[in-house]
Amino acid sequence: MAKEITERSENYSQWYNDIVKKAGLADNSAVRGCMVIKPYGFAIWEKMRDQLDAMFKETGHVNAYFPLFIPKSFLSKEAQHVEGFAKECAVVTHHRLMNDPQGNGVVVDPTAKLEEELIVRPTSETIIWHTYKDWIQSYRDLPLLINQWANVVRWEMRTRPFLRTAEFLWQEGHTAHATSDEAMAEARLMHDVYARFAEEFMAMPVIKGSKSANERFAGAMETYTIEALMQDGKALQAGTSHFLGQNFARAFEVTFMNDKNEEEFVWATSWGVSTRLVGALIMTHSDDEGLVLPPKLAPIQVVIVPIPKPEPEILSKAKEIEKALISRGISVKIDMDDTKRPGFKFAEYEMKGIPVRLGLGKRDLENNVVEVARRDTKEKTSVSLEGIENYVATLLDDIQNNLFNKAIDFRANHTTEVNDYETFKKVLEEKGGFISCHWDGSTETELKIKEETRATLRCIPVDTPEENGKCIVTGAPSSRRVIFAKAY
RNA sequence: CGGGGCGUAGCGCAGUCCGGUUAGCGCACCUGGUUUGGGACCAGGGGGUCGCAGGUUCGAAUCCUGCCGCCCCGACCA
Repeated sequence: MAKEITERSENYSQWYNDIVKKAGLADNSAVRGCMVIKPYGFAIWEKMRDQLDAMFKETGHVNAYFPLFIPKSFLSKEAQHVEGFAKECAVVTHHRLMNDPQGNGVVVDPTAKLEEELIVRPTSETIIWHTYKDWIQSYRDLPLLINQWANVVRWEMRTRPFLRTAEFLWQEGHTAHATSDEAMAEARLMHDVYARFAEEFMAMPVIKGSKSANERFAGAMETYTIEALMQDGKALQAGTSHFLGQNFARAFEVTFMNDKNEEEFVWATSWGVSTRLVGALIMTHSDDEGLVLPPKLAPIQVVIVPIPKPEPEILSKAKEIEKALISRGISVKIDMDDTKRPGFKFAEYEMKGIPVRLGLGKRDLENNVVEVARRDTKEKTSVSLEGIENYVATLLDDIQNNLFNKAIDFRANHTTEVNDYETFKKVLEEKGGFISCHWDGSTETELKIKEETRATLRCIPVDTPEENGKCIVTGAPSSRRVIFAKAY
């Protein structure tokens, strides 16, 4: 599968857009760059959201909600933040409409101009730190571990469904700590949470690493990232966790009294993942037949298709099976539609990526079996109805593991160690994927590579062993390999 | 903002070069019948400001001018 997609990577966008559309995940909207997330696409996001939310709570976080609008002046307070951000933003300038005196519908009421413009949040650090100032006085108020689920707007020039949209849904955690060490530990903890979520639930292997100074979040001292590899050989940044040092605390004057009665600035982190993960999920597992969903995130894990139609006898058996599956915590849909033929339904559920399909007809009833079809391998087997719930439960686990292993293999086959710049360029052009190489640590070299090859420094992996080598460009000494790739 | 492509029924498209019946095809939709274990078939039917505006012409989906919108590749991007 992966091979075929790589071979026609020029049409990769087409393939991706088709799946988004045909699986019923999202539509373009009337507003350029914004998408309508359809019920099925949103159901996948909800599964992700619920799981992540549970993981955040397990690690001691609580949810809150902060305003959509940010006074423009807030964005001027943190110099680096302003430098790296604040450009592609939607700005609210007026607060009232009026009937057009010329009779052309409604127009902006010029008398309703805001004294200070409001920015539709591209991220919420500033308004949250403005609020935290009032919430934090003592070390006893710390740590403050808050997350919010929200929408943000970034006026991107070029958009793609889920991967980059002008408005997107995400969560952003913003925490405050008494010490640098504690904040750093928090940033690393959430980095781990994201990596665990990606691998265990999305079945998507990720490289955990830190960003170079150049790629770091504006205002952060350290940015941790999880980088995934898509089937067309391009990298996707799937989540980030930032150690913000005391930058935002200084900008918003957030201080606390420590246990020695000394005033200090608090230490901060922020971390987020977005609906981009839905795009990552699509691009990691899908094939020519459509979407492939890992069972742990599939809104419907098993669909029962009565063959040829939902007749009473078949239906009552289907309901028995449904009950047995539900008892094992498996989500099931019985297809009650009697206007479509089985073949049509098979194709449709494959397009939608439903992990397991049970085909149930008279022939099966006579033999007390059911036809089990798995989406990942397209294999079909006739299975006894005796203990079917256990069979399916095991199968769902198998599928989850198989998808992860396939993705691991793909990544292994598309990760190349190179030791000179010529090979680097050649591999990038002919094969794509992750390129592991030595780099001298300078922004200058990083930018040179980006300019000449369009590959970016994805991350400096945290788990790789030290290894002495020479920078592929300058020949300067390097103590560990880093990951370059073309990226989304 | 550059480079390329496209705009014709709900969706996907042909027709445009070379102007000429009543603008066509597939899917979907409606009616009837036969079907039903991998996207059914037959018959009948409904649905169109040919992106918008202007021009040329006896006559424009087709030629000319201007505008608008969408898609892809870049620039941009946590």
